[in-house]
Amino acid sequence: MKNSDKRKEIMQAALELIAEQGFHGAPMAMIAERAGVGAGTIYRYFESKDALIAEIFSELERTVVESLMQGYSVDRPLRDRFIHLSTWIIRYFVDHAIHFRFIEQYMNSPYGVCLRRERLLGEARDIDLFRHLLQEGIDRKALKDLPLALHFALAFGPILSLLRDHILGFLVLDDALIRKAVEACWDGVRRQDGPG
Amino acid sequence: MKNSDKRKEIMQAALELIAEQGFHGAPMAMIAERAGVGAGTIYRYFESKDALIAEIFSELERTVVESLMQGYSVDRPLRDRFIHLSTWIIRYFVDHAIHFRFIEQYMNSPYGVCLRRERLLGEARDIDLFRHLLQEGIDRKALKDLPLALHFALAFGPILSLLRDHILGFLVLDDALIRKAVEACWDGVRRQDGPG
DNA sequence: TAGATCGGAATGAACGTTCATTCCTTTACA
DNA sequence: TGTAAAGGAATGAACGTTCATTCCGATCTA
Repeated sequence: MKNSDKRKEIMQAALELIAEQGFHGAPMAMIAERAGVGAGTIYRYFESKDALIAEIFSELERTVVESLMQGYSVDRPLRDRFIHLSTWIIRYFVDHAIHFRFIEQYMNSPYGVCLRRERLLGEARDIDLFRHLLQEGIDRKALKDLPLALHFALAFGPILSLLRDHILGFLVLDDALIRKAVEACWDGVRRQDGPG
Repeated sequence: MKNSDKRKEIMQAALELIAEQGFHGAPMAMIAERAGVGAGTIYRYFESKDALIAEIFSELERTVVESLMQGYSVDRPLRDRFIHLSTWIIRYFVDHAIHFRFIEQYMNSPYGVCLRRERLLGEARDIDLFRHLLQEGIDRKALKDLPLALHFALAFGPILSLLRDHILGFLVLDDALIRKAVEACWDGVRRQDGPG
């Protein structure tokens, strides 16, 4: 096994275990076993468990954003972009449930809270497609006159809840349902004076 | 100190510590210290840490539902009831941030997942005000023709996101903002063919 | 080429720490 | 004085991390 393979094996094993069982259910010894390496070996590649987890998260974030960027066009009307982006976020996590579960675990841990604070209060970065989209909608008065954070909650809140429900098996998110859900989210954020 | 006082002290201490620090940051010794009792004493009142936590949750649930029941009238129009209930849920947790944080911790732990499964898939109970409300709206075609679970996500998802943001200090949920938020949620679930 | 030598990667038993829980002594009260 | 409550040190299990040792492929030497 090559070095980089071993590194990836460790990250994959940790990702799966943490997603399935939470941070508690993923001791280093178990991660090592699933990765097919010795417990000590992990420390040749990662300084600590925290560092391992942080690295998994950061790689995950890169992967997700990359995937969402594909097929996203700034030229389409605002509504189309909103529908498209929301749809693809849901589709991505339906197809990669493990990623969603890991990110949720991470975000509900002490690491994640600091991160969220930085993200929402800090400057917008190129990656924040959704944030730019909502801000543009507010500026152009296509969306309701509400603070950005509230629009985030209105658009993202239902998506998170839905994905949770889907992954726990409470409902099945097929394409038809995703479409209806995303359009309902749009109804939540858009101005109601005209139709659509 | 009376027996029942000691019991309450222990529950209150555990509630606060878990809400503030998560389950990790609340070892039994620390709970005991904050409650002003010995570590062993806790076990005179609760079989185990799990039992203590479960009991806190269950009492919390009772308290919250009781508070929400007040002033809820089945006679008002559907929209009014939706607005009223959502508003009070938000107000309650803005005023009792500790309760919200504890419930979030609990729901994101192994305990909580099983619970959610039972709740959403099981029979509706009297307590599930929101669930009855949404179901009635679906039946009477005031709400969009969507599965109950989706309506839940549309109505509850933003509320959860908002409360999280508020408690972390990302925004301030005053009455004006709560009103706008709740009305936007209504736009998400209601049928769009007529106004309001 | 065969064998010796080397160096870094890999290992997993051992360590120290943390924690829930137990146990035994002390205290309070009737 | 006898019984129940309270206390907190003791216990043992689980965990992250370390480190002395092993392993293995590359390199050197005769």
